[in-house]
Amino acid sequence: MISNSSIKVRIAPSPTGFLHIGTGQSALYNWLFAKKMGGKFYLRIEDTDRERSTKEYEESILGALRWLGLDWEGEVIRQSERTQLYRTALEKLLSEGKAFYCHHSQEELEAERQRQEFEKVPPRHECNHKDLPLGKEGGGIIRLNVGNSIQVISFEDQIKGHIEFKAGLLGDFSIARTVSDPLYNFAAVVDDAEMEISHVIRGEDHISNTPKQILVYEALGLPIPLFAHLPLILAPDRTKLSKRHGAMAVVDYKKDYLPQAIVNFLGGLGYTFSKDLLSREEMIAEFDLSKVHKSGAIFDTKKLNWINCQYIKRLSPEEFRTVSGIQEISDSAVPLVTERLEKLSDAQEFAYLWQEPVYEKELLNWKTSSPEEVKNSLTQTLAVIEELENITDEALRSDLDKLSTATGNKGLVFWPLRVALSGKDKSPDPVQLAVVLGKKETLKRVHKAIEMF
RNA sequence: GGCCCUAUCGUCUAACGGUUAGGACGGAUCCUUCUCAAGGAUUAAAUCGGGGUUCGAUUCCCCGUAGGGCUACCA
Repeated sequence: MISNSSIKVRIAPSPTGFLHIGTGQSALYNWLFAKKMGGKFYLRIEDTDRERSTKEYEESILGALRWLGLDWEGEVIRQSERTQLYRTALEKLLSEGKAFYCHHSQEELEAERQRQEFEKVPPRHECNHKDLPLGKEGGGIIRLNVGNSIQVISFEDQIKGHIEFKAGLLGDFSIARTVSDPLYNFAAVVDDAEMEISHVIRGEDHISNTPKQILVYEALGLPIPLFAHLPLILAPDRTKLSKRHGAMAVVDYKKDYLPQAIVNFLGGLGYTFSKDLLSREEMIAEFDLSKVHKSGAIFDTKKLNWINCQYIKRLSPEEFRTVSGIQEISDSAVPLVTERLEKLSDAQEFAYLWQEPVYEKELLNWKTSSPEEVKNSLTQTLAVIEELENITDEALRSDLDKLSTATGNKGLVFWPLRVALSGKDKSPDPVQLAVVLGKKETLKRVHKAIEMF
């Protein structure tokens, strides 16, 4: 891979909640792009909102990113630790008259907004007292001096193509509460510039923030990065994925899904790879930012489950024990479980593989066969197993088939045995169960079943 | 309301301006079968509408329509 030090991207989550699945996808694409281009991928925590940001959420976000296998470059960058940077930039704009203190009250602003909506004109705030000397006590927030500009702001989105906005529609938008308390659109620009971010790859809900940020870059005299806006992941009702749609945090998926499944699913939701299942390396090799889709995709749990199934099936016994936390399961029992598992936590349904099952006697009955016939069948099966030196699939199967042929009722032989071994009406083939359980345990369970009559 | 983005099977999508519009997930049917799962075979299912441009439009342009996003002293 060619190293390209000029390519720098970042993911900038705000620690006001767990890592959202959409942010996870955004992180993935940034990461893929950086790896593909030989660039660098950074993590910046946007914690300028002191009220809502917490250390716990930050920890959780870092953990989720690590779980997904999206490693970042160097130290985590926190906006709360870079106040001086913003202050310097803010004071510069203020002294140059490019920014000013707004003295309107929140009530006035609210009334203005409502009036504009009523008059069907663009909602914007243009101040009429920009020359007022600040007054740190009397002054309100700091706004960028945009005014009634006729400038057209345009940029070539790396995914969506040409996009343009009229600057005048933006108004004098807010950039900071105070010189040491910047707002998102300002802090993000200062940081991206300072970090020399070359490509800002983020969700398309940020498209409308882009013209504001471009104006800030221009006011500061800073080079403007390239932008790429990712389509949003949608809920089944085609609206933005949110809390009411259930699980939306990456950590919510940890107990049931393999990270590789999540990565493949998220990747495939906005990009067409050559196949459904591929390693991170293969994804990197195929990735091309300009080929990311333009329209949003619905989060389809069915597809995710299928991908998860495929990866679970490929798990080695050791890996399975690690991800499921089930240490008691034997090597030979693992394939029996992994072949029919959709979600990791469902593995508990196969607990009979490592502990004696508890079940109702009625479950042993096979269709119309009488209890006597069932008991008799189990007794014969018991005899067959006792004859075997140790249980092998081939030997036991052949013996049980003979038994079935004799009675002319295969179900009468296999069904009660399955229930005796698993305690369930659904399970892997009883012969396979017996092999996995071993002669001693199998005999014990069949005995127990017979004693129930 | 304003600004912006988007539009192919139910879902995710493929298709140098020329294809019987392809694949995957999901569904259905069948095979296998003691149950479940897996597997195999078969199958239904789509170009939002209207205008252009063109010999020819899913593809390019315009207008509608629909959906989505943003519209904070959140990010």
